[in-house]
Amino acid sequence: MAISAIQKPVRLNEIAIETDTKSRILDAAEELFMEHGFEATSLRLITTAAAVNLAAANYHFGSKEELFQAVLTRRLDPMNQDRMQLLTNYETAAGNKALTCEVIISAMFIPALKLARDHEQGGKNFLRLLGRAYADPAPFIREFLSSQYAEMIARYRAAFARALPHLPREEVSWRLHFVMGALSYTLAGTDALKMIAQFHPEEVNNDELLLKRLAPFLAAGLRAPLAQASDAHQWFQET
Amino acid sequence: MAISAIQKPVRLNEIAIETDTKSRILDAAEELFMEHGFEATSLRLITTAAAVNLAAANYHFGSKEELFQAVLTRRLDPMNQDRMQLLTNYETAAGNKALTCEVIISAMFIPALKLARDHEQGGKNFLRLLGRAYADPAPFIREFLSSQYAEMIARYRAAFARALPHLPREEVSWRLHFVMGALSYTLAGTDALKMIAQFHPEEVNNDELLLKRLAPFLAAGLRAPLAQASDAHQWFQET
DNA sequence: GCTAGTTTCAAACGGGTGTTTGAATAAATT
DNA sequence: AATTTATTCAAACACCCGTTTGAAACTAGC
Repeated sequence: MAISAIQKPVRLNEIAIETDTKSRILDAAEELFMEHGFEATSLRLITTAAAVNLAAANYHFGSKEELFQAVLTRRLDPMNQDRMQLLTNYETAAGNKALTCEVIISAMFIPALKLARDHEQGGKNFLRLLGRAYADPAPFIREFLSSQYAEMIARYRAAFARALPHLPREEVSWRLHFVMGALSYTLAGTDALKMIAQFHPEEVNNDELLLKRLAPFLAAGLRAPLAQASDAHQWFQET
Repeated sequence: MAISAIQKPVRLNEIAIETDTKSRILDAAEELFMEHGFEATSLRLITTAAAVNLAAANYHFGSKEELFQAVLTRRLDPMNQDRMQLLTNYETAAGNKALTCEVIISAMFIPALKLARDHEQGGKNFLRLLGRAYADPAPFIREFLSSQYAEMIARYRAAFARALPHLPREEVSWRLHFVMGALSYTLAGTDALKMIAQFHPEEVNNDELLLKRLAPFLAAGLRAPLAQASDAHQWFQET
C-alpha cells in the first residue's frame, strides 16, 4: 500500500472515521466533483483523497460516469422523496383547498435545507454539486438528472397549477422552470457565498438566510399577472 | 495539409465563407465549448473543426485558457457595453425620475436579444456558452467573468436601488443576484429549448419568446415586499 | 529578386486519462 | 480446516491531452 503513505488525513471530528471503501470513495468524489466538476476530476485524485486503491473505483462502481451518478443518487433520491412526501402532507392537511405558492415553495426548499444541515459537511457540498450538475453540458448528466427529477417536477407543476388557476398551464411550466433555475443557480454559485460573507460574516454556511430571501422573490414572480399581448411593446419595443 | 482532407464542410449561406485562421478558430471554439464545456473540449477537436493546424491555436492565442477567454470577450464585451449605454440612455431620457424595474430589465435583456439575432448562428450559441461558463467551477473562468461583469453589475445595482428605494441595499443585491441567476440558467439550459419545442414547435430558436416570459416574472420578484422577521415562520417553520 | 517577418505545418514531447488484468489477501461459507 | 467468494493491490494498457519545435511555405517591403 504505497499510496496510502501520502494519504490525506481523514476527518477526526467523530468517533467513526473508518468507513468502508465504497463510502470513502463516494465522500471524496462528492467533494472533488463539487470543487472541480466532472471532467476535471480524475479517478486518481478521488481514490488518493479517499486513501483507497485506484482500481477500487472501477471495481465498486463500474465506471467514472456510474460513480458520478451514484454520488448524485445517494442524496438526491431521498431529498426528492422528502419533497413529494411533504407536498402530500400539506395537500391532505389543506383538504380540497389549493395550497398557496408560499407553502408549495416551502415544500421544495425544506428538504434541501434539511440536507444542508443534517450531514454537516457533505450535505452543503452536495447542494453546490447538484446546482452545478444541473448546468453541466454532459448529456449523460442531463439525462440522468431529468429522469431523477421528472416525477417530482410533475407533482409540483400540478400543485402550482392549482395555486394559480388563472394562469395557462404553459405559463405555469415556464415559471416553475424559472424557479428551478434561480434555486439551483443560487445554490451552485460561489457568488452567493461571497455575498453572505460580505453582509453577515458570522453567518457563512447559512443556507437558511439565503433561501429565506429567495423564497419571497420567487413567490412574487409566480403570482405575477399574466403579461398581455398589448404589454409586449413595453418590454422589447426596440432592438 | 493532410488534416484538411477530412475537413468539416464550412457554412455556405453567405458569400464570405473563408475567414482568417484566428476567426475560424474562435467560431469553432465557441460552438464546441458551448456543446461540451471547457474541460471536455480538446484543442484537437477545435482545430479539426476549424480545419486549421493544431499548433495554430497556441500560436494565435497562447494557451487553451486564453483561447476560451478570447471566445468570451469577443461578444461579451460589446454586449455589456451596450447594456451600460442603453441604461444611460434610459436614465438621461427619464431626467431625474427613477426608472421602473421593467425598463431596467429591458436594458439588460435587449442587448442579449440583439446578440442572439445579429450573428444568426454564433450569437445564439454564445448565450448558451455564457450561461454555462457562469456555472463553471474553473477558477480562471469565474474570475474572468466576474471581472468582466463587475462594472455592469454595479451600474444596474444602482439603478435597481433607485427604482426600489424602500428596499435595503443588501436586499437589492440579493435580488439582482437572483435575476442574473434565472437569466443565465434559462439561457444556458436545454430544458428551455425543449419547452419551446413542446409548446411552439414553429418558434424554436426564438429567445424573444423566452425572455418575454422571464422579464415579468423577475420584475414581480424584484418588487416583492420585504419579508418581515415575523413572516419567517411562514417559510421554514419546521425542518 | 531578395530579404525579413509572419504564418502554417508535421512531428514529437512529457505527462495524465479511464480501464483492465491477474496475482495476493481477507472474509465468509461449508 | 478447507474452500469458495469478495476485495485489494501494483502494474500495465492503449489512448488523449496541451504545448513546443524547427523546418517549410507564404507575404510584404525595399
